[in-house]
Amino acid sequence: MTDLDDIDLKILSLLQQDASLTNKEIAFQLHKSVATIHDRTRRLKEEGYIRRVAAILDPKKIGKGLIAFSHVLLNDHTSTTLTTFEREVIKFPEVMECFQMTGTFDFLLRVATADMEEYQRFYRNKLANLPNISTVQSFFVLTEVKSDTAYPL
Amino acid sequence: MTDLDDIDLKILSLLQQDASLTNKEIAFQLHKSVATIHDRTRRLKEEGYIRRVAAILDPKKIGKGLIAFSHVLLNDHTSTTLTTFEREVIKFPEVMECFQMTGTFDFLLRVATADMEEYQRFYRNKLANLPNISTVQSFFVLTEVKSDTAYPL
DNA sequence: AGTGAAACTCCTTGTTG
DNA sequence: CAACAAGGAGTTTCACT
Repeated sequence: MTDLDDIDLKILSLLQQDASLTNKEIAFQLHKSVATIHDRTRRLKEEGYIRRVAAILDPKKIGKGLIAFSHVLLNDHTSTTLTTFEREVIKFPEVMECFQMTGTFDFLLRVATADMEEYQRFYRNKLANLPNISTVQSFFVLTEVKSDTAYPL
Repeated sequence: MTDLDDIDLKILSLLQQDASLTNKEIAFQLHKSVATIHDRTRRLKEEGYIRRVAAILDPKKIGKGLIAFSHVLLNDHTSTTLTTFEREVIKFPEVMECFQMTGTFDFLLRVATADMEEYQRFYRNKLANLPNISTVQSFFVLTEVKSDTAYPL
């Protein structure tokens, strides 16, 4: 599965935490040359280990202080119903993440809005209008205890 | 709340999608000078709009193919119980995110593991051993329909 | 705030061992 | 994989508007 050695993992680990590190700084920390770090990071991007580099914003500061996790259940599970839902739901900019799930509901959505009023508008005018929605159960974030994008390595 | 003008929002929007864009490229797109973009991005970081810049990895390629969302309910909700849980749960590297929630459970966890066996180990040896855990309900990701870190702007 | 220019650093490539 | 060199590119600062 993974043909990553210890150096690769350490590079990924550092870049997950802070992708603005220069090759020079990484080379210094790992006791390797800049050329080595350069070669390896290029390979890690080319081979898809690194999907992208993103600026992570503070939701409250940019006026998206209400994060909701919504459980969506569909009426049926035909291929058409599922793909139609998926194709439409990813178009909503409020939906940051959408996962098909095992268990008692079909999809889990992470929805970012300014406040409850905006969430209600999203729910009534967008989400609930999609075809074949059976139920939507929404849970809201009170406080962020831990918020990381880094996988354990 | 936000004293961000149109240029700031466009810069944030671009950097959310791809933080490896150079100031030159952003300057060209927004018809501004490189120095202007440089000043504004520095300010956006200093003032906390940009929390950090992160490499987003492919979970499957790095051997963390099983993502679970776990609903945790505690026995009581005294200040001590809550803070003890929070202080301990953030120490687990498998827990990428932890939110205190409104509604029928107390915390929502995003847990990244290699497979069901590793999740079971995490659950039995780590999560379930924390004090005052009442119930844990786990939901597993079948497929990633949308996976973004960008907020709507 | 925004700009152009200068100085500096880093990236990138190639060569060599 | 490391060391080195060299040109191009990007960043950073500053005086001026």
